[in-house]
Amino acid sequence: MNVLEKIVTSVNSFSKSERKVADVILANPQTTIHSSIAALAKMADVSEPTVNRFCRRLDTKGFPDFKLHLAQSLANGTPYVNRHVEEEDGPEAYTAKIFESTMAALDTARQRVDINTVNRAVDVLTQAKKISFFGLGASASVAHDAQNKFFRFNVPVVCFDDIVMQRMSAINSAEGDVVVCISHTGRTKNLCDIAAIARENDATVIGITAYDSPLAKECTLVLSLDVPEDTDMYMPMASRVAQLVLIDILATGFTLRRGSKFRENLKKVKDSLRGSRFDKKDFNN
Amino acid sequence: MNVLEKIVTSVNSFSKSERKVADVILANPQTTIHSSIAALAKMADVSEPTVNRFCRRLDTKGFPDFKLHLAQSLANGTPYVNRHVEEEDGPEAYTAKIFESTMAALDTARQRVDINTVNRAVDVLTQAKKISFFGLGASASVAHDAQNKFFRFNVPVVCFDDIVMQRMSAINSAEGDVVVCISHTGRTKNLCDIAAIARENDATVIGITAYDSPLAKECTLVLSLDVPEDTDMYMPMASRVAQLVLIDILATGFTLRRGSKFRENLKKVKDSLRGSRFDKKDFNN
DNA sequence: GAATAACCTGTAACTAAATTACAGTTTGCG
DNA sequence: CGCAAACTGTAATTTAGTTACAGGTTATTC
Repeated sequence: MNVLEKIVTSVNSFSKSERKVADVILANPQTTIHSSIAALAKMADVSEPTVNRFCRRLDTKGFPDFKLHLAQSLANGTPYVNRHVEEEDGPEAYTAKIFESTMAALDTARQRVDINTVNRAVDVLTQAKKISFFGLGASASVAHDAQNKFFRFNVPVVCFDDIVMQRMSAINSAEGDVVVCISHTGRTKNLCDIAAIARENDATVIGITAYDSPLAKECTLVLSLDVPEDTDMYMPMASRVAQLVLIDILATGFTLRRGSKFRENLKKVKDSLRGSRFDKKDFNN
Repeated sequence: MNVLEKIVTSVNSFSKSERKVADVILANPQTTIHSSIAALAKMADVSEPTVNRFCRRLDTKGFPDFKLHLAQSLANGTPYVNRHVEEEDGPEAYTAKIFESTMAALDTARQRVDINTVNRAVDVLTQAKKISFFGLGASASVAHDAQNKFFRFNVPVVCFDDIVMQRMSAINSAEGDVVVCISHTGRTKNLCDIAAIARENDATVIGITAYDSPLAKECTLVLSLDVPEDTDMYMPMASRVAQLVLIDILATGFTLRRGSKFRENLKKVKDSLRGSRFDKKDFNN
């Protein structure tokens, strides 16, 4: 784990002054690596030894060593970590935090996603007679988005966010059909039922859901993301973005598998929108 | 250019002793970053000032600064950049590329979003009598998602992805109502009409769209993201993710503005889902 | 509710590390 | 061969970081 993440995960074990130090570092990581211990202490309004103790708590040998680690964290791709939004955050702070934690979530998703399963899912999708996307609540909009993408491929696609329709659709499914069930928790009862019904009717069920969940158990193939969700806000945020990116990946895999001629089709679909749009150049009139 | 590369390219301009230092560093870069100038000088069999001079020759402020740069070079990180998917990419490659370019897009969005406008949008939203989210095509699912979020706030929210319904809804809008129009290009004619109609009926219109677009001209407030879109695939990808994150930000700003009591409500909404879900622990039975 | 213990935090002394100044040495060129 | 320029090391100096200790705070127990 990199130092920045470590700071974030262990904020709770910090003392008052140590937290001040943590805040300053998280706010200006780039400045920190070019500051002396005295400068940093002043910024955080604590004494120098406190900064030193802070460094040791993070399993570094001292301040210089800490800076080294910090420098590596910053160099190592993103300085983005999952920072929670606080009560007293202003617009600037919460905007930055949400962007950053979303990016951090994507980063972990990227590391955890199983490429083999992605590849198999693409296999299955390219050979599907019909593709159905099902999601409920927040995942409904992901399903909706997936439909929008796969629809362009000129494949029969359906998408329902209504349990009754989903159920009917699942019952009507047959061999060669692919059902994609989307649920962050994987514990939505109705969706588990749908997955089970689809399987009974010989459809291939792909789950975009938590690995070790009831829904996962009902699926032929499980695409798990396991991103940390910010629970403070009681709203699904990062998970949903990660799901969307996964949809993008599946769609991309799909088009690549179909070859370059196929991509001409996509261009046609896009061009077909032109009539409904203002021209790019002279919309000012 | 990173320091390691710099050392390699400029070996020729080094003096005899400096080259000794370069050799030692290139041979054990990891050791170097954890050594003192004295240790390194001994390893290279030169004096300490020589090492120091070596560091300065590489445009660093001194030995400690040099170690920082070296540490960053060593951190095996690929910064996130917008890498296009290629024809011959395997699953591993395109998965990584899509994750990375999405993250890169979020990073630019983060830098370009105007905090003041965000804040004003939050202002407007918190005071809204009714909030409407309108989007077409790919942006429809973003609107859908926004509805899912704002619905939890116990505010009247509607969301339509149907032009006729949007039109009717816009005509019925009144002062105090807020209409959020979502469109990446901002050139979808129908949506521009909707925005105009809503404005004529005294609603406040927030546009999540390109800055200098026809739609933007019809809006009271424009939230622009300007992310680079991967046009190769002929599908909206990054733009949509950025829009979603922006929705997250607005929703977060909304809840923060409403205070902590309000957040209890959100918890209630979330808890209300419990009945429809399998228990977290014992779903195995 | 008071006493004690554990723990945080800062001041000041100390140590280590890096830098500068300077002087000796080498190298290159006329 | 001699002079100048550049390189390198020694020693002094400065700077930065660490340790030791003491005062103060908070938690805990009787």
